[in-house]
Amino acid sequence: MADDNISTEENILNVAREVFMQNGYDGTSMQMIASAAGINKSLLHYYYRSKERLFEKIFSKAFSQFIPNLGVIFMSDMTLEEKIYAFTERYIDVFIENPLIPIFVMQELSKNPQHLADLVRDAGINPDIMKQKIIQSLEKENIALEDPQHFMVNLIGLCVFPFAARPLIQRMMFDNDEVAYNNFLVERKKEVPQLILNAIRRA
Amino acid sequence: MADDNISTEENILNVAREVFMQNGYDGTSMQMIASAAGINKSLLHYYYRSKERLFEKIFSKAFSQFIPNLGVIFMSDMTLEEKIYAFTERYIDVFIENPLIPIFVMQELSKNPQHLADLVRDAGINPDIMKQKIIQSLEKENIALEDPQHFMVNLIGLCVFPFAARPLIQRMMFDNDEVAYNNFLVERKKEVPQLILNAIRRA
DNA sequence: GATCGATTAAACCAAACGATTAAATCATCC
DNA sequence: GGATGATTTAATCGTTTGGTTTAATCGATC
Repeated sequence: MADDNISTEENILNVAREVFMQNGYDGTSMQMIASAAGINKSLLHYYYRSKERLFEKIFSKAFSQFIPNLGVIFMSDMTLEEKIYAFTERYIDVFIENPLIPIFVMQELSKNPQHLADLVRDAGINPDIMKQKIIQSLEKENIALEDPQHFMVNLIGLCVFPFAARPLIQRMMFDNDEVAYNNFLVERKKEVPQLILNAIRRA
Repeated sequence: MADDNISTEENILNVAREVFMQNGYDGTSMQMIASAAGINKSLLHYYYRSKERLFEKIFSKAFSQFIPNLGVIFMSDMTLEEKIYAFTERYIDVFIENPLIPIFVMQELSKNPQHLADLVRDAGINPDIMKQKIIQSLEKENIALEDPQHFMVNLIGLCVFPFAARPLIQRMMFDNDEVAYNNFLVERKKEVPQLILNAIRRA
């Protein structure tokens, strides 16, 4: 029973995750999740008391995956070039496996920005420390960033945007060819670091 | 009466635009729009037959604003540097005036990608021609892009992302300071072209 | 002052919503 | 094999949804 016990409860979470990510909180009904999971609607309330609590569990995890822990990578003893390549590769890989995370997280945060403070705290993220780590890491190589904020937004944005705008780009630039777009996404593991490194070395 | 007549119908559209953009299609009810516009719910159906038709009018316009007409700018007789600066400035200005467009369009397209073909056609956009214009424009300056697709995604993504992820970035990197973030957005009119131009000249 | 479109109010409809309840089933343990 | 707790079903609740209908009101035009 222990196996089925875990399996059922976790299966609900996995199915709910996909449905919520595809349709958002407002676009998802408990019936949709129940049907997709092949169970009764009451069972959803049995395991998770309400729609909000079920959603919160899923969103908080997706959120932690969306926020890259820049500090850890930038604190290592890699060279700057290695750090940027490592971050990009890992970050893009996360989204290749979970392509809906970017638009899902940004969508819900846009509608509910007031809960952000709690989420950041719960995810164990300290933005200021991350920021300092990056600046230190760059100064160690005698690279002074006039503005580390642009650096971070550039780096993250270049990774995230192709996933958030996927339907649009894939249709308009790739004739809706999924395989071609997947290749394109992999290519960006090299394209993004090159772009960023060129900019830093010029400055 | 003619004035009020137009004013009322357009006022509904303006109010509905804000409500839809803030809450998305599923997160918006006709009653919310009616209340926000200070009118009766029946009047909404009097002017626009259904929620879908009202939404479609708003979304198609927002969509056309989200798709930058790269072809027009890149066909002009400016230098490449001027073109990139011109595009970035104009594109970012559009979003400064309509900050919710990016997340709104990407959100609804993610949920409804099958309607994209019609939208592109209705907006009078021809992706292939745009693409050729950009390539020609670059070749004219003896700059051969190994991959114009990365160039376009980089350029657009660097402009769009700070708006789509605004609540997150503003909170985590700017202590939720709106004014500081607005300044940051204006700064990107120079930051983005510098990044792109460095990358091109290195290749 | 009659006519016409704009506007409002109120009531209503069927469907879907989140949520709860009570009862039935099932596996497991003593 | 009966007791216990986990799981599942079905029925139901009150509310909200998009949408419709009907009747009344208002303002301007002719």
